[in-house]
Amino acid sequence: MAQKVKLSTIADQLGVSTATVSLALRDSPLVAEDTRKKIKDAALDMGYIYNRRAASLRTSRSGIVGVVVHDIMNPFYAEILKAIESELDRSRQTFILSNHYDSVQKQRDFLETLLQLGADGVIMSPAIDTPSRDIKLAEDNGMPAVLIARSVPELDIPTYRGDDAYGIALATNHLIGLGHKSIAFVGGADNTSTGRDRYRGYVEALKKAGLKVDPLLRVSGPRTKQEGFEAAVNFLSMSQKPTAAVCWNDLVAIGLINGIYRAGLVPGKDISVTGYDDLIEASISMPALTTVWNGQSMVGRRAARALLDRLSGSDEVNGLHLIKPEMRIRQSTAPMVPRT
Amino acid sequence: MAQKVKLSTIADQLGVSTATVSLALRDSPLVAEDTRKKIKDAALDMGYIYNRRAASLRTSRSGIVGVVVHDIMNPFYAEILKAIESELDRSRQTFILSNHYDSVQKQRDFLETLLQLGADGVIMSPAIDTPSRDIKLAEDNGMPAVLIARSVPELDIPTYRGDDAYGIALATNHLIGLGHKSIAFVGGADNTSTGRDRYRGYVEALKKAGLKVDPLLRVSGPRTKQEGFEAAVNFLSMSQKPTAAVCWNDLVAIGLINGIYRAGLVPGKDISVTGYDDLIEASISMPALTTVWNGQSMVGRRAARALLDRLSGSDEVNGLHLIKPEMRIRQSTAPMVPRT
DNA sequence: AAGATTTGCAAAACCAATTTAAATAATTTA
DNA sequence: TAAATTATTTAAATTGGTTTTGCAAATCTT
Repeated sequence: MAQKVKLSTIADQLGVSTATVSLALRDSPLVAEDTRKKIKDAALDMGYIYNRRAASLRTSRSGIVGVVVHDIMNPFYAEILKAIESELDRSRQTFILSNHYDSVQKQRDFLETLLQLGADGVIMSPAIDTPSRDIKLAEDNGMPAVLIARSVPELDIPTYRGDDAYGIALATNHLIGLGHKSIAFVGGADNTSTGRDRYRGYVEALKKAGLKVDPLLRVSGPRTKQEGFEAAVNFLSMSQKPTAAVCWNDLVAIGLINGIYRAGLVPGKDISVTGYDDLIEASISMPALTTVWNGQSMVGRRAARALLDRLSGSDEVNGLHLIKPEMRIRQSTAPMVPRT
Repeated sequence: MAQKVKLSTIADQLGVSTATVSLALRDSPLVAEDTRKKIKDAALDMGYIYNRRAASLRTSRSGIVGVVVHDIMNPFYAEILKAIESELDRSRQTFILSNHYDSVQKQRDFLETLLQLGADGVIMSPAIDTPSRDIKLAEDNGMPAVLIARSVPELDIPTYRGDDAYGIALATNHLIGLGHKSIAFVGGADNTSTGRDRYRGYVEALKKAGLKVDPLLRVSGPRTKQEGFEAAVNFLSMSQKPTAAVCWNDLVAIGLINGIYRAGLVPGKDISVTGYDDLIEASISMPALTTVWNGQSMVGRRAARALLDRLSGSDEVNGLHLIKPEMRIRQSTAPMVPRT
């Protein structure tokens, strides 16, 4: 490995000071035009590599943004991440990613790492039961946070997510409109804001339509395609014989649909299923999934912008920002046919 | 924000030197047992946060590892990443992730960023047409690299990937064994090592079985579920009427299967389809996908270990390491039935 | 008890940049 | 031409740790 080239290497080579080199490389008006040019040329052909940690030690700006979500393998988060990435890219911030798999401890470790690295800020979808003090600790140490997808109770920091209760009501009303009376709710649980809000939205929609709410029609728990697939057995053996299912998200819906197929029934005909999120996958799954767009790309983009705003000193983005979901009607829902 | 607590804050508080504090916090035997305890207690309740950039400036070890892949939204890479993550986790390295979307420029920018941050090493699935000098530049600047999933010609650094030609031959032979004679190859292209190797494996298997190879049976290009879905039209309108398709990967296969459904045919009965990779999804898709396990988790784990070995000075992991793929027979393939 | 060892801590150099105040050089003004 | 102003450059302090060397005190030998 060649000897490391640093500011002083260039300075010595050209017979100027490191101060001048530093200033020149960052286009300071303090240095003369032709000096700047000479320095930049030298830096280039000596293979100079800017040392960010040295710089950030002095400036206390690292150019690093942390992002923590439940699981990047989950396409819902992956879609949000993509939007965050493209937004951060253009402001030349590097981002460090981590999954917390809903472990508060893992999330805490990661926040600690970010603090150690001097990250400028963090965008996070908080783990279940995240204590607000974990986030306050970050903020108190100069690392502003922005939340996505989930809220933390009693914490007034910028939060971007879909309006769950409203969105799930769209799906529920769609099924009610198709004549379904026995509608199950599959997936999610009460330990996240999304789980609570979506179930609440479903319950309220049923009530408003004058249908009775049967807690036995809730299959609590499933969050993934795999779990949705396995939930089909439960769902199909319900004594209430539901003719439709509102799923907590697209993954559960797609899994459930595959499970229904396996059982010899035809989703979108014998049984109607709605998803939630409108993942890219939803439109090409079989049958194409009726679902609710949850604004992943918008959540990601706006959260990233909000963080960048906070980094540049703005203080007016606090509070909860709800994205309005939209209905996407496709082939997985159909008018009710009574089950035998 | 409270005043920042640093080594000297603790040192002043206890009336010792920063040297002692530094040593104590890192459990050096040079400091007395009860001094160490006093210091650690103080650090804890003063809310001390270790400043890694300051430390790494001196030690030139940052604890950061870079990971670049084509696209983390692709479950194939996501599965590899998960394995890398768990391996790096236990050695307390933080990793920074980036997609290159097969842009050599984006990849180059990321490598530059890693160098600036003083990353200890990088694990990468190189972008198409990556010049070997891009990777050499990293290595020359003290940042060792390990490749995954794809090779770069004429570059002798550790590389971990599946044995593509062998694996695709497994799939092809499986279909041949079921009586298929007109077998299409769908997806991938010649600009990656995987694209070339898998097509070659398919061609060789056909030849070995005495079947003729028809270049018109190749649908070059598709890599994603979406593109596989769209390729169904091409595939079904081929004049040679193939009865089976070997797909470049699972995503293309699943997309193709959905496209075939849309056209009113039944995959796994009218037409046989094989995937490649054995994503988690493959086993729960509809019909369950016959595919070839490509060792994602093993690739990730071994690549991470190899990098960690290189970081600790070992020099004996160079060269290409091929993981042996395995056949997974499920419901998307069946004995040949002639198409009309 | 004198000399030799060991133990525990601190002083100071070092890592690679940024930044400010001061010095010097160049140009303008009177 | 001297003084004032402006344009460039630089010395030196700063960021927060790590690490080597040296010194003093404590402990061990004989």
